[in-house]
Amino acid sequence: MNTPSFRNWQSVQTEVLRRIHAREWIPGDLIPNEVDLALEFGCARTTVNRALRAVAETGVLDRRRKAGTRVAAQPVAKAMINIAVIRTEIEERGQKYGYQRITRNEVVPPLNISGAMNAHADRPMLHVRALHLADDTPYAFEDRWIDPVVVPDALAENFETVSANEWLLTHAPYTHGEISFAATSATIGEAAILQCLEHSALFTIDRVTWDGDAPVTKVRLLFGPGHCLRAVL
Amino acid sequence: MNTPSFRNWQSVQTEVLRRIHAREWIPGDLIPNEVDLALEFGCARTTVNRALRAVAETGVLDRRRKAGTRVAAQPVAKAMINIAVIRTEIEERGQKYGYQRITRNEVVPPLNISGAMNAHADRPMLHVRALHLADDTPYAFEDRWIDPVVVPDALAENFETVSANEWLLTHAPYTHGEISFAATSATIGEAAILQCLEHSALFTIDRVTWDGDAPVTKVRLLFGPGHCLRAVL
DNA sequence: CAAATTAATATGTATGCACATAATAACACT
DNA sequence: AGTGTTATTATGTGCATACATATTAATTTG
Repeated sequence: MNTPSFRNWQSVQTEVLRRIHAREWIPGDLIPNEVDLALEFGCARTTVNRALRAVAETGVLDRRRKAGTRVAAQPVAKAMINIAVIRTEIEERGQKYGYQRITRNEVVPPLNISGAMNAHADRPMLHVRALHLADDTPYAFEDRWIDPVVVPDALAENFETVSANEWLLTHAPYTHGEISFAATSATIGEAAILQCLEHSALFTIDRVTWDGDAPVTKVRLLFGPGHCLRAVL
Repeated sequence: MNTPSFRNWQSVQTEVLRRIHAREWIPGDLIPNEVDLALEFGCARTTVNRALRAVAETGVLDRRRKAGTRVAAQPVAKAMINIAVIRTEIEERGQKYGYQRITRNEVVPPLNISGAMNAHADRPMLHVRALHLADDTPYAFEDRWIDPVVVPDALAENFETVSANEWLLTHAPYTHGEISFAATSATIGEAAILQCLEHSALFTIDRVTWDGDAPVTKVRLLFGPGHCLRAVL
């Protein structure tokens, strides 16, 4: 029996995945420790560590100090979703991007908005509504609130030609945020904007970002019927 | 001017993020190379490399050999979505999990199903439909196709007490898969199952997995109205 | 001057070693 | 038995060094 050598972390990774896939290591099993694997694979422990870390990041392995590494019993599928600027998203499909600002005003947001942003309930915010088009058909409706205290430059922008979606990326840094996906039924107003039937099922993205404690922006994106978000496993 | 020391990769990472956030490094900018940064930070290049790699994985930095590392001009937000077993998902919310198998039969799937799976169009498959409940209310409707050639053991399962969602995880390994999220309008049949109104907007997950070339399973999960999938940025 | 070759450079990774850290197991003590 | 302390152990990480690799820049060649 010849021991093939696994000299780089990628090959160690594929071998580890092969063993799990081939049921040589059963879900729930404790696998050999890094030192032993390094010995077996004929490489340094660092290399094994790199490989195992990579596999653990996908959820297939569970690692805990001292406890060791085990094959995840119920592997949680982890899908990486890339949310690009809408213009880029459309252009990458080879479609023509279009943009129309609908409204822009400064008002005190409803409580559900200020609440979601952890913002003062009585402070006026910039409210921008706009439509993104792909090949001249409605693609996504953007309903956005911007905190003018955190992003004062936004007050000087009318968002008529450049979308808030894009402008904010280069003008309003954030430290963290939340994103949620849901399905909502089109109101009559939304249906008119997106040129679809009332009560159409719309794919919806809600996103709030903060800069430290300060709320930067909250956006709801309503995508036209049929829209779908893909990822690989 | 005292140079604070960054002795571990996490602190280097936060410092890098701080500089980007503070606009010391502008989007599009080429940042100093690893050797220089290591010198400046008073650590090894390996440490800087680890930190920059981590930041690049989030999409905030773009790295290319020889070309160097630059701040992403239009950072693509990357959200990691964890898709767990539905039972786990419900139990983690502190709700009671319930399960009901609706139908199970072996039929030749419609063309859109076999097509999505890259499977032979005339081969019969196992078709299982089931309902997942949270606190006795409908939570998700699972409509699944399983290739019995790839997963022969599935033929011996009736899926009356254990869901295919869960059974497959421990019985059918896969090498890769695709997942897509969308919003669909409830058909009258789906509405009856999920106890919601017809044409309700349902959050939908479509998922296909393969084992090498062989299609393992395709599932469509329809979640009840109001369901939402969250992630952090 | 264009094409092909070669050099230069920044990131990518492997290695041996050392020590840090978290979690468990073993043990001593009351 | 119950509790607190002390090894023990597997992963986590840092470092110096060396070499690999991709890509660009410089240079030679036809």
